[in-house]
Amino acid sequence: MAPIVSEEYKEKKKRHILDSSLKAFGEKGFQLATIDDIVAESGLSKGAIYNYFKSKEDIYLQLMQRKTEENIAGLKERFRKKETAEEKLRQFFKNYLEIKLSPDWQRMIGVHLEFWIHSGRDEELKRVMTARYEEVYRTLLMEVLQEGIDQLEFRPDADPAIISSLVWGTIDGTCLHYSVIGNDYPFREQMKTLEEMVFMYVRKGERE
Amino acid sequence: MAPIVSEEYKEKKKRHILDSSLKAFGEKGFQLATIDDIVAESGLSKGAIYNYFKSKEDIYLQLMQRKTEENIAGLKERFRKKETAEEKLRQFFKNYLEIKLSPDWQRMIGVHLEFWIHSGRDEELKRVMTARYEEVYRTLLMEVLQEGIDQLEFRPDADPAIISSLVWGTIDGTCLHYSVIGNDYPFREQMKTLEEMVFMYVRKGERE
Amino acid sequence: MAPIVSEEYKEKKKRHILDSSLKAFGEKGFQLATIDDIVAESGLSKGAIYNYFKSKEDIYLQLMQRKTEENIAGLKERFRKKETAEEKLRQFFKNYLEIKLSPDWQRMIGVHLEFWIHSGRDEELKRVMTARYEEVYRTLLMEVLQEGIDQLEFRPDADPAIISSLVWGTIDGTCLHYSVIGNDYPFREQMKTLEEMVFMYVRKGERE
Amino acid sequence: MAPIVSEEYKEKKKRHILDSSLKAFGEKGFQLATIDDIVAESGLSKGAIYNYFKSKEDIYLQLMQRKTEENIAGLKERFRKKETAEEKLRQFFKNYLEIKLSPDWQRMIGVHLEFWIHSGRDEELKRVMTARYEEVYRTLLMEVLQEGIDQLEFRPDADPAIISSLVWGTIDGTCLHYSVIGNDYPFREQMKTLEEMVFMYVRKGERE
DNA sequence: AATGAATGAGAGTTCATTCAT
DNA sequence: CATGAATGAACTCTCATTCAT
Repeated sequence: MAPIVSEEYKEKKKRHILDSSLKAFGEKGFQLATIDDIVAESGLSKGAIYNYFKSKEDIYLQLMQRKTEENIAGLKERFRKKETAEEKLRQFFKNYLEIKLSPDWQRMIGVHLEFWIHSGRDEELKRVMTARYEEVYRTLLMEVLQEGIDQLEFRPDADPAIISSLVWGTIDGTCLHYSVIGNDYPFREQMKTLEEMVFMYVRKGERE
Repeated sequence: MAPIVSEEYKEKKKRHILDSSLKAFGEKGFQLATIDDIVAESGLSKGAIYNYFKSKEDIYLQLMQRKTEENIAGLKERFRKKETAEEKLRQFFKNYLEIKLSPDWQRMIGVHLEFWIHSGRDEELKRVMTARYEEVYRTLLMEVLQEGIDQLEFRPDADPAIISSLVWGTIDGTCLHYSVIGNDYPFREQMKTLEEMVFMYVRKGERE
Repeated sequence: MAPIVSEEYKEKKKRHILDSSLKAFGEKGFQLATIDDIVAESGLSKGAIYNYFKSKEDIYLQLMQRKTEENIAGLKERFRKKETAEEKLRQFFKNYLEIKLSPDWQRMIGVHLEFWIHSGRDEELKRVMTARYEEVYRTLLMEVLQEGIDQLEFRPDADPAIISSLVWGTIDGTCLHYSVIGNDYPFREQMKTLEEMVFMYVRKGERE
Repeated sequence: MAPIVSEEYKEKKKRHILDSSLKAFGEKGFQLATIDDIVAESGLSKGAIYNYFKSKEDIYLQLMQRKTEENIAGLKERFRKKETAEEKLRQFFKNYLEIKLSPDWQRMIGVHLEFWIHSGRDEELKRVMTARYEEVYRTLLMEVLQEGIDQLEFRPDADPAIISSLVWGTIDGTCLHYSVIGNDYPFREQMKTLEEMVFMYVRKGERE
């Protein structure tokens, strides 16, 4: 017998639940947001939600996973079109300059960072998150930096591992501050300055 | 009528409860840590804790306040002894290089950052935290940078506001990553690199 | 989407909880009766009770409101059928003579009076209760007395306001004593005597 | 060795604690008033209070007992000076007319009535209270009424038992309403009317 | 006698999850 | 598949009472 509802239908529902959950989590944080908040936000019933996810934690996990995947896919997509390491690195910072700094985004950042801290307290989750960070995020930037060094665009004694780690740290820290302070925070100026600093650092300390 | 226990006794008790709470919060996070966890950690009774603090939230607030104050006092103390802006800035980074990267410190960082995010969701708290960040943390660094510019140690077109904000962002982001990843994370190397980058940036882009 | 249970079902549940609560409150008083007592009495779970009422106080309030409404409706219904003021007044006292003096009723009276005192300590509640007393209870009796005066059944210099207030006071006081003393208390004889006294008083002091 | 503090001292302290407790109970009711409220009201320490009373319930009991005894003593004292039954009965009502209707008195009434209801729920207490009511309060009035009948002041077929019970009921009910409603309640007019009614009833229904 | 910090049983309430309909 | 009433463990907080000082 054919399934009563199509896979697309189910996928759409899941996505809807995840979107609603993100709003709820953004408003109050994961712990304080209740299933009833998600019910209210989504317009679905409690039972419906539990048909698609096995627990509140499961929603959280899947939500974070998807956002991370979208994020990574976006980054990779943008890198693909560029030729040189410099172009790629410029594109990297450009992404952050182009982010629409809406309250929604601000809240989403809060959820992300909260999840990141949360995962530090759960061995299993920590392993997954650390691995992903190492394999995907840091590697992505490292490869660009290494490419720059190999192509003699960047100075040979720069350490791609540390620089990429530092850049990711700065980005997360900047997002963290923005997520608390909001529009009074000089998010873009800071990203611009970070870009300058990094380029100055990798290009033998030459002025831009 | 003279009090039966001294103020020092009460202060010691409060500190003991706060220390125990920090452990409990570090282990599970603020929401998941229960009063019973604090009871177990501290060896006191539930009632005793409520004799000193009016709620779990109150413990959290006072804990964060104290840690922040200690932090600020420590920073200021260290700056006081130094003469030039460069020396002060070097001292600033040195502090972070000298931190003992224990599991305890790692957990404390988690609690701190969690609180920072938490405060972004509460208007009142957000105001307090943002004000403190602006007035204390950022100003501290800005003044050193401005001093360096005025003394012609640093280049005149550097923006102290943005640089200090960026540095704090980087530090918080680095701490965030460390708090999740732990000892595999190149915390010190990164701090060293940050120092290099910043000096290179403020000193007309000269190589170190 | 149609609700899974009917409104009647929910109404029945609410009534069941209120009935169980009345028993629990009657047994120990509002403060001393616990939610667990209501749980035990009702056979429901704690959560179920909180699905229908938002707090213990809410149960108390709704319970008292309903009982009052039933009470008033009953009084009005009985008055409606009678023609003369004397008949109405006789009917009024008859009601109290016909009450089944069960332990249940005795307990209910205790809860009622406790609530009445309770409301004197809460400004908001006091306003509501005083208003209801004035507008409903006292007015009901006053109108009958005024009617009797207008129809020359009762002496013209009787003060309906004071008499009705006095009668209600006597009834509540008698109920109060009965609720404590129980079956040894001459509830009916007293009501009979009150009736005699009142009629003697309003009918120019003639003997019955 | 002589006791360190005199009996008078201890008696004074006890009285002070009872007075403070009455205020606390009047404000919030017995259950809701805490030992800390009594501490705050009395200016004594917790330990001091427990030196004089063995529990909160004990304070309540002794408080009510004293107030009752004062009450009875006052009534008897006033009766003693009067000659005829009519004079005594007039004096009885006069007492209530002369009460100073202060907020304090209003609150005290609340405590008294609350205690009365409370005692209905405790077999031991109920026995004591019922006995006292029968032996003292009701008997006091009954004796006056019987005296009036014997002296041919009142009609011979009046039932002293029922009348006295009814009068006490009316007084308690009137006090109950006053304790909730306060100064808008026609306490004195009602007492006056009660007096009229009773005299009319016992004097063969003659108009005053 | 007096103090008030300490105790801990027990209160009201919440909410993730289940399951009969 | 959808519904939302029902569940009950677990939470935070209170407060009468004790007892070392």
